[in-house]
Amino acid sequence: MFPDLASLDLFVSVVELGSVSRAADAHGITQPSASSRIKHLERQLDLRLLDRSPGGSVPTDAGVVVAGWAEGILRAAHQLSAGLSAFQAEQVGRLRIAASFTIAEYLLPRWLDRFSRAHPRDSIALEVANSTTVIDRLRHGRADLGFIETPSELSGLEELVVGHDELVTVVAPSHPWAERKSVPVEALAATPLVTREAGSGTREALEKALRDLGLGEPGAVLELGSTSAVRAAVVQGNAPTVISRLAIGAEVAGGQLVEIETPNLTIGRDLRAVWPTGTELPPLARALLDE
Amino acid sequence: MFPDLASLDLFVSVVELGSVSRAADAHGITQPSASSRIKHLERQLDLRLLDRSPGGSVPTDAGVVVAGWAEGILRAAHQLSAGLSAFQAEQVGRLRIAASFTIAEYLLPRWLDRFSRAHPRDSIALEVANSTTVIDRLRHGRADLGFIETPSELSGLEELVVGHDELVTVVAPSHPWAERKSVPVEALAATPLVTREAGSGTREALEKALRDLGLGEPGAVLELGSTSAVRAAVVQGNAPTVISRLAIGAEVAGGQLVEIETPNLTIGRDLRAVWPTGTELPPLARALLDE
DNA sequence: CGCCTGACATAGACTCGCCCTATGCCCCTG
DNA sequence: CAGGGGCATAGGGCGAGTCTATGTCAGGCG
Repeated sequence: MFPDLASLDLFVSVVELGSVSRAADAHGITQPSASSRIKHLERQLDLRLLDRSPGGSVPTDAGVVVAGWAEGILRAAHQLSAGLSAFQAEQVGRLRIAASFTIAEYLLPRWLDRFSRAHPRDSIALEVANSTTVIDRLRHGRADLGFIETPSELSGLEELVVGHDELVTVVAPSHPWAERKSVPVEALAATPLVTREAGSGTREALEKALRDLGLGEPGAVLELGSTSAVRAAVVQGNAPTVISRLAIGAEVAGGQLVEIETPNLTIGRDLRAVWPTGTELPPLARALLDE
Repeated sequence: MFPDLASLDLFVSVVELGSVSRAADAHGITQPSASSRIKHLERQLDLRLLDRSPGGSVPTDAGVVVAGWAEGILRAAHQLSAGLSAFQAEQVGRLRIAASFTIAEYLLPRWLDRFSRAHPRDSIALEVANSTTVIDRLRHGRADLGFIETPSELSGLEELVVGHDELVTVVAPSHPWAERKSVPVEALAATPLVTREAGSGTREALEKALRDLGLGEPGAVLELGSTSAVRAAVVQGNAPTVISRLAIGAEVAGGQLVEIETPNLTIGRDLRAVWPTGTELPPLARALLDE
């Protein structure tokens, strides 16, 4: 059903190195094994990927495109393994991080990946929680470094802005708005949306922003419990949503969702690193933030 | 080395359905097999993902985050299989598409996915080529529908703008520019960049835009032969590049790259569908574009 | 209060697939 | 014309995943 990631990785290497043998070498397997795996991949995709010759192998037109797609999958897989080390070090970590869900999912893997390359001997423990819990962990010395989205109660804590997120309006390409560059905020407020459940941070931020503009709450065609469910519903269905830009970058790039400007409506939030005042920021945390 | 996509898919199902048994059912395997695969996944990641109980299974904190990452991988994998059907239908396709590389890689899979869901009986043949070849195919009746980036010679062809791409400046988060929102175009022109090789479309577009502003060509710290090589070099290294926004959506969303505004420098290009004048646009092409 | 149901884990046998070694073919080069 | 690099094929061995069957645990219901 699904292609095998190791085979895709091997195939990408073949395209890069120009030969099945060299790719086999690079992956630490024998040439016949590599040859057979590529052949298996071709059978599975029902597609000829390589033009083989006694001088080496070059990808077919289809092969070039498939290699591009494969790189996308491998990047996503790498993101997963990059984030893992933080969980694995759970008990013995020398740097204990507490992070909100959004930051843990979309930003931390990259930072941790770079960090672990630079400091392979140092381990990190990661806890994922809401902002209140993150702050609580820091105040009680149960975490060395926190990442939060909201500018909550921060007395006794130092902070540093490390990024920015923004709620943006998106629709499926089939939606009438997709043709336009921009939609007035009044039209947005009057249109039923796909939303998160009442009480979620995303939804509250939107409702507050509309209230500040003197507008009422938008209706909901669908209320869903997770960001990914909302994203899927908007892609499939025909209603807009207002969602974190971090969560839909790939879909917008892929043309599966279209971002719509809404003048006068900007709902941004800084992403902050926070740590206890007084306690010196551990050198490892400093190293992580410096990168 | 790599996690198994089928296992990740199964795990995501467990999280969604709340039980290993139901997920096993949904995937057409037995409960013990599913149980063992999940356990194998946990061993491989060295991470407890589920809290099991006689009433069902709920993900641990780590499990929730891993499920989010897994969805990202599965989306990318789905994009690959979505694009595949177009190649597979090579000979028997009723709708023959010729598309430029960028569009084929980043946009077509989504469109084709939606199309094939809506028209499961209709097949598509896809050829990937440069703009000149695409136009040639249309003129000679060897393709029914083309997608190109540049507004080339279009006499005898109808066209429709179906999207927009833009060259943007990006740097790694460790780069000094990452702190700033914006960099003057003069500074960009004076800074050595990672670039594609001379003659590539991306590089020529940048050089022309700078010339139009009366600025010289930027130097190159590194010249590379493919978009993905450029992207990787910028992520790792310490020089900016100017690159298609479609190619770096995931990296910007993941915080691996930071987009920098350059006022007065906008290098945009419309993405167009083109087809022969006179010949009625085939109903299937109409259906594809309407979606 | 005991029985039944649903959910997960374990055990053992079987099958399938993958990897390796060995070998052959082909083309280019010196 | 010989050598080397590159790919394919054949065959054997081993490991991994799957299935059936069974055990354990908790909660609901008569």
